[in-house]
Amino acid sequence: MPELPEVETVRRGLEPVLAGQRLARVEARRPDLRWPLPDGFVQRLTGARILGLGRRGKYILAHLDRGDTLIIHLGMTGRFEIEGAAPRAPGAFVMAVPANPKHAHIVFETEAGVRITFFDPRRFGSMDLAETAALDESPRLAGLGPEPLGPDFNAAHLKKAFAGRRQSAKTLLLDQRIVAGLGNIYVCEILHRARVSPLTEAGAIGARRLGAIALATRQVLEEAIDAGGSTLRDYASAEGELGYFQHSFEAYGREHEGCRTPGCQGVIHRIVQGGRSTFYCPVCQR
DNA sequence: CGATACACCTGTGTGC
DNA sequence: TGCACACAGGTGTATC
Repeated sequence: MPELPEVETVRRGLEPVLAGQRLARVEARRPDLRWPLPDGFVQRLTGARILGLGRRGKYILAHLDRGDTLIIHLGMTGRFEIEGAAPRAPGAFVMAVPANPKHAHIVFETEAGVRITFFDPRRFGSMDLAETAALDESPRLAGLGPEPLGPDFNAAHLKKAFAGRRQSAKTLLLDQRIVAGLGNIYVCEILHRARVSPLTEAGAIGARRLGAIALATRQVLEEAIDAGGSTLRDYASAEGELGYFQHSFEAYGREHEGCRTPGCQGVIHRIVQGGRSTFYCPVCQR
């Protein structure tokens, strides 16, 4: 589920309750997430102070004072619940859907008495530890493409990354080695905004349309992050969950509905690419 | 490399 | 109501 905007929203929600805090207690109730927890996971975290929270692609990074960084991936269904934060503290949320306690896999408790629980029914999420000094070389992060909202992501990068590639634009934008953080929903949205067909052979896309894709990527992600940010404000409360927020899409999930591109009379179609649903308008996306 | 299939795991919605 | 099935926002591996 969570793509870059959701991950960034979760990061921002966790930051006020975790940054600067010491972890008084860490409990690994289930070690078998996407990958097994690293050796000494609980020991390496217990007593450590979290210096701050970062993000790389869809990974949340918690930098610790002992030289480790905790690397968190939410998978498809990962979410955090915060309990015991000060009322109305930013980052504390109303529970939208009660989390099933049997999926509470990892529990952190800060010195301040706040409990942060990681729930993940499908267990596609993961937690790992790496040395902060060599973070970029860690197995999880090595090979990730540039941040889509960073300075290295632009038409020139796409031109280089797409050159000679015969796979579809949809497939390559989903490839985290080309750009880090996009998932199925936002790739659909980006290509719709850029008016580029998801079926287009990537290597055949000209500079002008690569520019449109790069621009649409920034716009769509920033708007979604803003929407997540407003969710953070709207749902500030004493207890809550982090992981999902409501957002409206132009293409994703709108099969058979009218295209909303101004002046376009098309209808959104659903096709399958690489085993995953693609939503697009065959009229305005060429 | 490219394209595809499949694997991991659980929940939810739909149609019969 | 029960049951089978399709499908879900991710990503790593194997195979040809």
